[in-house]
Amino acid sequence: MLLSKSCVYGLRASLFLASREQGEFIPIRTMSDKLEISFHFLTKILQQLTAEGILESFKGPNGGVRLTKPGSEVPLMDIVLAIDGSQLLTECALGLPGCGIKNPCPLHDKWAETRDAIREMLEHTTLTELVNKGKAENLRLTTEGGFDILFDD
Amino acid sequence: MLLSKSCVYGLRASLFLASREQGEFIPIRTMSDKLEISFHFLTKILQQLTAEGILESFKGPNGGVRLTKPGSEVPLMDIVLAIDGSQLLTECALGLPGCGIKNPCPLHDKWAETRDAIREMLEHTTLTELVNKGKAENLRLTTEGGFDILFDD
DNA sequence: GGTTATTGAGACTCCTTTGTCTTAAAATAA
DNA sequence: TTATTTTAAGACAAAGGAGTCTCAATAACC
Repeated sequence: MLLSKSCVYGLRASLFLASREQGEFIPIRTMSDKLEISFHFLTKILQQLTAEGILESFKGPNGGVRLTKPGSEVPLMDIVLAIDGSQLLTECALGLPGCGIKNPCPLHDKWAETRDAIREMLEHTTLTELVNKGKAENLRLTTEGGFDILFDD
Repeated sequence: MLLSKSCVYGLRASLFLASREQGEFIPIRTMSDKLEISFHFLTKILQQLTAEGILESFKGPNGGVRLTKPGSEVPLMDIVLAIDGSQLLTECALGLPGCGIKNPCPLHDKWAETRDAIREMLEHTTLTELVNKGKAENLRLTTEGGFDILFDD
């Protein structure tokens, strides 16, 4: 698996937040319901994003979480790094410690190229970009139903 | 993690086999020693490769395992598919079931491109290609030491 | 102040991956 | 036939990821 489940849930939740009014705090319960993710599990994941400064939270009635920056300034990479760390982008494909230009494995060069493609994609894709695409084409963020169901009440 | 540990070990062992005389059976114990992999664990992994027809095995004295085909005809993809399955190349980056052209998620198009780069790399890189590179530049397949230590007795 | 809605923190369970160990089966050689 | 060397198979243990649950802390509203 490329990304951990925590990371995937974190991405889906971040996209959800980016699809809303920016200043608005959204309760985690709302997100866990709409996105079909376990509430407690999602809470733990979003706590990581809050700790990393990607989200900010507010307790009590009308509380919830929100992005600290506009979604257009948040590349997917930020969320991936916050949850899964840099492993994916630094690790040797053959699992050898310290594999790099100085001391490479036979697969290093080819893998470095591929890895850069992944990095580029994650760095150059922003939350807002995906939200706009999702809204325009009514794409899904859940098992069933399009983007529009995220806005039902 | 892109590839499971089992898969990485399977790749290293397959490269080791491809670096030897093709008809020769190599004891798993020899490989586990040289590659610094647990013998019993490696045995289980190579059993999978044997079951998939990538290796063939022979019991008893002078027994061991060997590639069924020349390493030049074995792309890395064969080993990855045998051990990790096709998950990596088919799964949705946002974890949605059945994500595809018909029913995509917002990330589908971009991820499909990146995924194709991984696929290309795995399909077009053969064991022999990496072995030749490893031998020519004395690259490593273990934590320490170059390709040459695989041929010490 | 008391009640309610919310996040925060941590203990706990469950499942998968990773790794170890034991025994059986097969092949060879003496 | 018996001992030795090897893979095959499966039980078992350890570690980490995934998911659940409970209780505390904070903020709003009555």
